Amino acid sequence: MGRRDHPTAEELYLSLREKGEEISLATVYRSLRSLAEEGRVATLPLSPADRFDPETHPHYHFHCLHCHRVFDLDLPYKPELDQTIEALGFSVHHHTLVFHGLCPACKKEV
Amino acid sequence: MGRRDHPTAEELYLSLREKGEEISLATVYRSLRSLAEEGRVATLPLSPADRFDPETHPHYHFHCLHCHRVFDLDLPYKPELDQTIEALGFSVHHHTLVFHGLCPACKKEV
DNA sequence: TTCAGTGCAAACCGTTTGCACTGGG
DNA sequence: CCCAGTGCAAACGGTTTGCACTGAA
Repeated sequence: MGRRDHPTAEELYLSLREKGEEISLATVYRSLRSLAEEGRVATLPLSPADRFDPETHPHYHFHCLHCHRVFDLDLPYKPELDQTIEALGFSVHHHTLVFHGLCPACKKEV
Repeated sequence: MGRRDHPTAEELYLSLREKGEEISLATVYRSLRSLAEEGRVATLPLSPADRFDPETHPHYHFHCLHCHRVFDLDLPYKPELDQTIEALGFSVHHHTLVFHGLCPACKKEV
């Protein structure tokens, strides 16, 4: 819950094991799924593996095409977008805005 | 290329076979991948399966949580968002905005 | 005694790939 | 004759699940 780096299920599993936590990968997946169902973590469906975020207040992300890290963006959430879509006849639950490109570190590298 | 319904690779494969096209699923995947690399189709990385869109001009999508259909949205693309993120030090390739909820048909049903 | 939670391994599913083949140039 | 494109089946990687077990209530 303290992590701000949007780990995948496997990354979470490995870091728990490194800490001496005796947990199986299946339990990590099951726990993440129930936490997501309870709304206590957010799931970011990214390729190749989903990433998890304990910050459930809506916010936007940057996904680096090179290192595959995910960054939280300091860009205000825009609820008015949902209203625009509702006006078209849809019932909007939420929206996801993901920017794809190179993060500052990878940008320098290339 | 004529389709506006964002089929998955498998949906595409099945409809081609129904038309009498003798093609394998592997070839569908390989063709979609090279078309995507050439920029002739766009890939929408959605769960559980990627969807493909011959419309490559940037635009936004609605993903129905109930019937899983994907709709093109008549909402103007906002390139200025990329500039906001570039100002934070990122190099933005593109961004994806997907609304999740119930489409007009499923909204009535429930 | 019960049963929610767990570990393990197998299954699952979308996708990719190795390999042999083939047919057009 | 060559090789880009194909079919087939196996492999792959992320995720889920069946089943037996366990330990707290």
